[in-house]
Amino acid sequence: MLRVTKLTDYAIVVLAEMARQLALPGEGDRAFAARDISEQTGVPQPTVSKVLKKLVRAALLESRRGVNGGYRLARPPEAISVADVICAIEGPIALTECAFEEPNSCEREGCCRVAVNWQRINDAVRRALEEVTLADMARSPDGGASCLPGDLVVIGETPPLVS
Amino acid sequence: MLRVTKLTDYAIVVLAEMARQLALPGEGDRAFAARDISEQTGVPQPTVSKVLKKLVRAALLESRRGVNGGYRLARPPEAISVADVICAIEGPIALTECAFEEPNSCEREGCCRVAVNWQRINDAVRRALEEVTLADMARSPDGGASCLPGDLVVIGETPPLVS
DNA sequence: ATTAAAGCGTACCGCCACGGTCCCAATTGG
DNA sequence: CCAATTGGGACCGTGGCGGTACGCTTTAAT
Repeated sequence: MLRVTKLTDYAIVVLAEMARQLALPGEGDRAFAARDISEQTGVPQPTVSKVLKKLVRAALLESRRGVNGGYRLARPPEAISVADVICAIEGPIALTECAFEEPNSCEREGCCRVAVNWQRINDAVRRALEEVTLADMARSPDGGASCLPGDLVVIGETPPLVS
Repeated sequence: MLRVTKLTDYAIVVLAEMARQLALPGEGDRAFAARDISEQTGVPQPTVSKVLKKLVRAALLESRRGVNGGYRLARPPEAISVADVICAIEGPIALTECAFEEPNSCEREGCCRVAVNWQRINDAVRRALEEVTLADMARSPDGGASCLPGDLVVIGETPPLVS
């Protein structure tokens, strides 16, 4: 349910890696080359570039071309939230879109009324995503849990759904 | 960002309509025919059927065939949350999937550590979605706001993203 | 028994977004 | 001038979404 795209997932991984290295002693605010980040995260380099470019357009990163160029965080890691990253990659898309083609499809009731309630749900979800920053994602709480391939972060009890 | 599928949106609309009619005086626990719900919500009837069938499989609805058959809520509207509906339609998919093909892609750090943090985000989002019930979605807080076609429930400030 | 009203299952199909790759232009420093 | 970088597109395969259709089963009324 309610999954973010792979690109967004990559963006979090990439940014968390940058934040993690910045937290190391003596690393003031260095710039990161896309190639290096690719090697450090295992994400293929063209994909890393695509992600980073989107983050620049959303003003979460600053870039500099040429020799010794690279990407650097526009703000400190504590000031960049997961919600920021999701918005940067996936755009201002909402939980629901109430845009129907024919104006008569939304006839009397239903859609409009629930839309008002969706707004509150959106707010609650957004608040939850805004409270987690890159700094939080960078530190591993317990010191390195194993990452088995096929691991899933599952929401809710698994229903008996087969479809 | 973070949108639910149209089918899920339809499911909420359909269920909210059922809950709304059940709240009317004298409507104990009647059954609803897919055809009637389609007319009342404007959602095409085959789509309504598809949604209702999924809800039956998830045990949110009960169905009865034959003349005077139909669908009825398995639980009172206050006991069915938006999270239940999302899980019913979209299945137990998570915000992120940490399943990479090659086991060496998740080399040293990054993915695994952020996965632990994603778990907490998932919990927060799930809690927000569990707190809103069908009964909440059924009542319109202000008594019928207009539903302009093209209306969007937008999360966050719209970024300067064009892609 | 017949008939009509409903749901059930499943298969089909078009479309669009995801996501992965590549190419070349624009910068910048040595 | 050359090498190292990012920037901006274009391209394309795949898969899931979502919309439709067809036929079967169950139930109640006559």
